[in-house]
Amino acid sequence: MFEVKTGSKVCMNASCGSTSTVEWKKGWPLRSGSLADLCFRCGSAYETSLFCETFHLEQSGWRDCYLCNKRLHCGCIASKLMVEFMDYGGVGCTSCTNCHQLNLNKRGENPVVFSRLAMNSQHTNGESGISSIRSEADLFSQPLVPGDDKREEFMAQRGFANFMKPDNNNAGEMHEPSSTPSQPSLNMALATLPYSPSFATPVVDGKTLMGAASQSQSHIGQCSASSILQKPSKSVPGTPPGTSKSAQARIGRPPVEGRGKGHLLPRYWPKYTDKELQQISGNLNLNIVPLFEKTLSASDAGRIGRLVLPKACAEAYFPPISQSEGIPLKIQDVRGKEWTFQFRFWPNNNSRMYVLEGVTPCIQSMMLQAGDTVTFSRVDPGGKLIMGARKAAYTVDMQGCGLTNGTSNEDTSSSGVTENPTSINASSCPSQTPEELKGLPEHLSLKKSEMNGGRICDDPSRVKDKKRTRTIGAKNKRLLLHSEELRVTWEEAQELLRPSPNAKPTVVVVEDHEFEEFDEPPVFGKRTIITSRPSGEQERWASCDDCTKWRRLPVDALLPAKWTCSDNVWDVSRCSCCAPEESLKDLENVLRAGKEYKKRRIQAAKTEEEPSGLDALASAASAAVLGDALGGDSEVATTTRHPRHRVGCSCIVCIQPPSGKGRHKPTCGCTVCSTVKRRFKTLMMRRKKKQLERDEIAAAAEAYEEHNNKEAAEQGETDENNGEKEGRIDLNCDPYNREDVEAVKEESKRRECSGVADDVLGLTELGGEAASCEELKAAT
DNA sequence: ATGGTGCATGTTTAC
DNA sequence: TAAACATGCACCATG
Repeated sequence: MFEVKTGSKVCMNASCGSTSTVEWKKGWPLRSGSLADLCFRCGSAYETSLFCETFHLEQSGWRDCYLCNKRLHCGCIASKLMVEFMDYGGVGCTSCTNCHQLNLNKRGENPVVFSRLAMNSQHTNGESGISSIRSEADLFSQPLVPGDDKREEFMAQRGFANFMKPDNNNAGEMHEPSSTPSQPSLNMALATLPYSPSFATPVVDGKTLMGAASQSQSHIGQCSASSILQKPSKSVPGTPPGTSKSAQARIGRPPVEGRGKGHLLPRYWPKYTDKELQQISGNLNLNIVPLFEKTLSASDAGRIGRLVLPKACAEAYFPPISQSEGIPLKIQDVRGKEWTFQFRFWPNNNSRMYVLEGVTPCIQSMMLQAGDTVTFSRVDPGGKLIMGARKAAYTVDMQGCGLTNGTSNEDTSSSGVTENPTSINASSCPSQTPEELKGLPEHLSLKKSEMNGGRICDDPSRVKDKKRTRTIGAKNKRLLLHSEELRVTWEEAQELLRPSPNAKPTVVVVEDHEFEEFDEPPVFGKRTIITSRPSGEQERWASCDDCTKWRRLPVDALLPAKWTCSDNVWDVSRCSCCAPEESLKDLENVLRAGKEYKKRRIQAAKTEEEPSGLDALASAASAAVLGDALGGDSEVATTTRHPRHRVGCSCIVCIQPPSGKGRHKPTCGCTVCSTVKRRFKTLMMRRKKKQLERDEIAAAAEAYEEHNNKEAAEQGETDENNGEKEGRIDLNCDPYNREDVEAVKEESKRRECSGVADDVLGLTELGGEAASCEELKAAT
């Protein structure tokens, strides 16, 4: 198959036929790829790692020998057989995509794992696959070079004696680590090459490797194919000792060799699952080499926009920078969007602190928060940096009981990738029912964690992880506030705010628009649900605090915090708890509406892009001035205006002085009033413009539709009035709008649009812009 | 007043 | 114990 000694050989995959140079050194089944693969000084082969891909050659083409620190030049320039040495020695041929990955300690102190996965489907069956395995078996079964006792000893110790023999019938056992406790870390698993375009089932002599492995170690079949060797003596996040027999969906793998001589801490090891890699590589149609990852701190995820990079990672994988100002660094996210960050450093205690600046938009677009993880990968060849993300599973325990931390590595979702919840949870908490977790949407990750019941998996790594990241859960209040559940609760709380029962609003007029101010702070009201009838009519539902029966209420009803049937002044037939409930069908609608409402709220909170300042202002101001329903949420529509704005809201209502103090006259020219006027003017202009655009589109579509309808229904009939209705002016407003606009006219541009159905936003916007409605009509 | 920038400092972690 | 890292904070620019 190939030469045992140093020299040219064929690729591991015989069907590939590519040739490369192989150097067997000190008994390690390693070395190939380049002529300059040996250290000039110490002759160490396995202690050096060379990157033969274009990226590194373009970057520097130099690597350091771990032993003597002498720099080596990679002499392999984009050869047909492009070989990459992963950290600790992963080898793969990108020509045939046959992957051989082995992991070994640089000093030869740790066990070697040699695993492989035929990456390409062509290797998964048929002769090519067999030949591939034969080649690898041959690798193990090569005669030892004289003086290769280290390798022999090691192989024997690790139970690879079978591989030292030509007979490789027990190839599957290579995935069977020693079961003795003394060797808990010998995790034999399938390895995937990061740049693999596909993840096919490996074949061992015609049998799938998974199948073979499953005979002796069933979890392998379920396990991530990316499982690789973990350090034996230390707890590695995501790869706890003693879990070698449990499925590991997300296991940190040592990243590819970087520029620096130092090694990344395991916490920064990229912990991609196969699916993540597959999806990323699939999305981008590229070969992905995971580099490192980092759990976002509060500072990283905060508005400051600075992501602190692990020093070793920055120096290993990012371009070298000598100036503190750094350089712009383009990083592509998994969706293909390219971001430009400033990669720089600060002097820090005679060292450096590396940061990526300007990450806020990216972080926000990925909807990341403290505790989530960002991952950095590299595209090979080419070297483009890829930034991915993985959402953390925030557990309910994080807020107090301390059983788990908020940054568990039991992540549940990834940006651009889809986690397999079954494998994840099965790996850490076998007691968990996988079915329970299937199909749960990402935003319900909290629930997934809850389904753990707050149990602690007796997992040393978790304890370690907890210790490592406890600062996030314990110290970071922002993280707590960003907890999904808290956020929803916060929003719900906003919607429950009511004016104080005794509060009498005072009215402030700014540019003919009236604002209500309350002397009393808002109070909490009772939560209700709004539903729509088929006719479009809306109604409000509330549950009695005594009998829990649902009562139908007017849509504009505002309920106090405690409300019972006896308070039902709108329906005398159901003003007592003895009165029967509404029909079952109606109640189902209510409950469904309630669920959908909450679901919609959660979804909106997750997907909502941070609005621009003006947009926020427009929305808030629109709501404030017009009393409309933000986002068409009818629940909001019935709350009073000012109290529902959030803390920090900069809308024209919220920047008003405290109620009852300093009422401003319409002619007031103070800072607040001038700001209010200016903002409102800008708002109106923007609104006009937007509305104009919308109306043009709507008018065209509606005109077309009505034209068709008219032709069909009223063929041959001439009607001047209808002709008027078909005019462009009328088409600018839908029937609801027409009514509202008229109402607005009559009531001097006062708000009249609250409590309308889903289109309420558009209605109220138009209604609130009654001043501009005429202009719109004229314009259209 | 607010937000950005650069650095300092306290805390955590690896050795 | 030193390095790494998270974050606080002073200073400055800008609106």
